[in-house]
Amino acid sequence: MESTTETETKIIQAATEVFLEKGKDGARMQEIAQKADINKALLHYYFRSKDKLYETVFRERVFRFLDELFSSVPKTDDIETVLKEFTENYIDLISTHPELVRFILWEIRQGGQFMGDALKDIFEKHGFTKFPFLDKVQNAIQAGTIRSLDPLHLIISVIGVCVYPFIAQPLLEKAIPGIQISSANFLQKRKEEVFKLIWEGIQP
Amino acid sequence: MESTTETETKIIQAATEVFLEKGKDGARMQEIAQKADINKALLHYYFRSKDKLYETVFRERVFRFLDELFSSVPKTDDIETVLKEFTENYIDLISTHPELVRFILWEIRQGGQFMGDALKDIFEKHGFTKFPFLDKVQNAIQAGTIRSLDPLHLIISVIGVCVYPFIAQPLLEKAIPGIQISSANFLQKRKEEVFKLIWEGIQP
DNA sequence: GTCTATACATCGATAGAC
DNA sequence: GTCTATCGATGTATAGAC
Repeated sequence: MESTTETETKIIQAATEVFLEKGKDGARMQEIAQKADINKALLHYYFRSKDKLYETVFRERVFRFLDELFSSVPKTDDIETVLKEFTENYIDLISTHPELVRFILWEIRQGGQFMGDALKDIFEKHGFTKFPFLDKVQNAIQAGTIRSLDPLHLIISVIGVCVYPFIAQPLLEKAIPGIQISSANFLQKRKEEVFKLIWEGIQP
Repeated sequence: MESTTETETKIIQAATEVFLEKGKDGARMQEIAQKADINKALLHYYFRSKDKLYETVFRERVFRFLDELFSSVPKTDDIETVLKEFTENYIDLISTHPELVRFILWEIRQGGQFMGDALKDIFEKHGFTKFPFLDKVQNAIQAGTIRSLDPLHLIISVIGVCVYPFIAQPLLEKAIPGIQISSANFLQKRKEEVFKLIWEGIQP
């Protein structure tokens, strides 16, 4: 339980902003210092290096995100409810943190070491041994509630249709005039269309 | 029709490698020069600056990719064939250039100026005024071949389920032991599962 | 066109006063 | 803890000989 000083908080806040906007390589310690209203030397006093600072920011931010994400997996076993609520919660969650999605992608691109660690931590915290969905899908198949399919591919697809619009947001908004990924209109419609597509797609 | 010298080709090749691996900010002119077996000065002789070199590499590489992508939209009007062939072609295309997908994401993150331009060029070259899919989906709905739905959301979903596994590849392979996104096994299975999910999901 | 040598800026990081 | 000043490394870019 280490107490976090006020300066430390200011630094983390500023660093988060800059890293999210510019990425690890593009970020400058000078800019972070300015934004935190201190000088560069203090950055190295609190965090030993740029790498350490980045790691701290990433872990803190992404852990909170993943924690929220995995908390949004419904507890019920009714597969229809599970899918409906998860897609809705997931889209809501991502639409609140669109920059974070692209931040994570950035890290993944560079090898994703920290991301792997964060995932492992979250799995442990929630006591998962595998993707929390898998069991419920498998059960539903055996019960005949949904058709026979590969649960892993279904999960990948579900995540994909939810997250892709935000990944490609700047692109979609350029390619498709009039579209506004973050608008309440689009999000509401997206939730409906996504669930309908998935649900109809897995009927027996 | 400017002719490209051998040295220029070597530079572009080396620069492509480095930019794809390290990103624009992470890339070093020194490394590019070494890989091209020349010295840094020549880089600035042929391309005025790092920015220009990056832009050249990006346009050339991404344009070819998009060109291939849009060429893979089937000509037929039979919506089942269109969807089946597009998903298969698209997954094949991406699996051949997984680094490129993440390269594009990188660019998108930073604003996606070049990406917008590339898209515009491709649209013009192919004479598109909008996403080539839209008409075919709309026609199929009116003909009653598929159920009523929002064509735009369907297209986003189709692209999403195809491309997401490659975007999240390093992550998925960490979170799901034993999975190999690039393996022939996974790709074959993915094509089948994706098409089945989509097709069943849009039946009347 | 291609090289060496170097200018010039900026980066991350540290030393040392307070 | 916080500052100023500065180091050493490295980056992009250019000058000038060949």
